[in-house]
Amino acid sequence: MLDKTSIQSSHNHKNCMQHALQAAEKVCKNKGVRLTSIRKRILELICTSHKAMGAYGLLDLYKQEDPKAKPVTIYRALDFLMDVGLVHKIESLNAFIGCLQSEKQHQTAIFICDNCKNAYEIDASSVYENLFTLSQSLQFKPQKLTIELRGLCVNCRY
Amino acid sequence: MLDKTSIQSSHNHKNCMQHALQAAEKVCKNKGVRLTSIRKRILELICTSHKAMGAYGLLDLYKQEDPKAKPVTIYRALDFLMDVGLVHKIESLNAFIGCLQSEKQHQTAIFICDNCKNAYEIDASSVYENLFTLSQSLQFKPQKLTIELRGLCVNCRY
DNA sequence: AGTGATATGTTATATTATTACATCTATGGA
DNA sequence: TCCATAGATGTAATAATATAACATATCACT
Ligand SMILES: [Zn+2]
Ligand SMILES: [Zn+2]
Ligand SMILES: [Zn+2]
Ligand SMILES: [Zn+2]
Repeated sequence: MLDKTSIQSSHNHKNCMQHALQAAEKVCKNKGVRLTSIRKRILELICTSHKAMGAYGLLDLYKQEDPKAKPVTIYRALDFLMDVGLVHKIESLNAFIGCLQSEKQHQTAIFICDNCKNAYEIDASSVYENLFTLSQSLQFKPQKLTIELRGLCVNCRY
Repeated sequence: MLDKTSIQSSHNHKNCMQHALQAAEKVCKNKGVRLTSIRKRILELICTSHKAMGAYGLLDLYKQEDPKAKPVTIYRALDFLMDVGLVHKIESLNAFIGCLQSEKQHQTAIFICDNCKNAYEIDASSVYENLFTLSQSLQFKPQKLTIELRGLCVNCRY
């Protein structure tokens, strides 16, 4: 699980990455869906950092390995990865991050640093409770929540 | 202020609209900025319903009155209206709604019905409190929050 | 009226995302 | 093993959203 320390720029990112990729295999096996080589590679590219990546940025990277890749190649992989819950879209950036807690149910908010562009998914269950209660009072039936905070991370705020 | 009843499809929308436009005049006067005729008209178009409107949908409408209007015409008006706080962007839809509480400070979440496309801004201060507390514990300095709930409204859920 | 700041006009282009249809590949049953 | 078929990928085109750059017009103040 992502904890406070992983938001430090000093954290050992290899752990994040390895964890995400192992979890991906498990999740796909459990759900009976195929983590094909394209999909896996796109996930790897996303997970190389905590920076949110745009689809066309990913395309540029992926083209170094497969020069005839097209936008739709990336979008299809992203759609799959999002369906399975391995990747999340950051709506306010039109960009994507790898999920670091894909094995668990999770109710998270995304903290996005506008300086370093790192984006961290942090557990925010109580915020969800709060919003579910509010929904109930409005007789609104929520299906998908988007909670994003733009600002400055601890590494960039001073 | 938006209350529960304004989410009912039966509410009297003329009140919403009139209120929004009067508030717009006040807000602009207070801030010493100019609500020019283009800006005002775009705001009116947005406020004709609670449906989130895309920039190009607005352009189509506005073109009926000014056939040589261009995308940038709309985006400039929207940028102004957003800066002043008269319009909000719904990030998960790339669409815009008029603000119905522009005079007050407000901390709101947006409830979006995926059936009827109506979008309502509802006070959610306690959610903000919650997220601010979480931010503090991460030493994150939040500058802009995006809280959007997609689902089904009371008119569409059954 | 003259001046500077703000707003608008105009053209072009950048960025993000999807549609449509052809072809290939993995997989399970005959 | 071979076939049927569902799912995945290839390829081309285009749709949808948003911004850049620069010229001209208008407003607010002196
Ligand atoms: Zn990491
Ligand atoms: Zn940062
Ligand atoms: Zn109304
Ligand atoms: Zn509805």
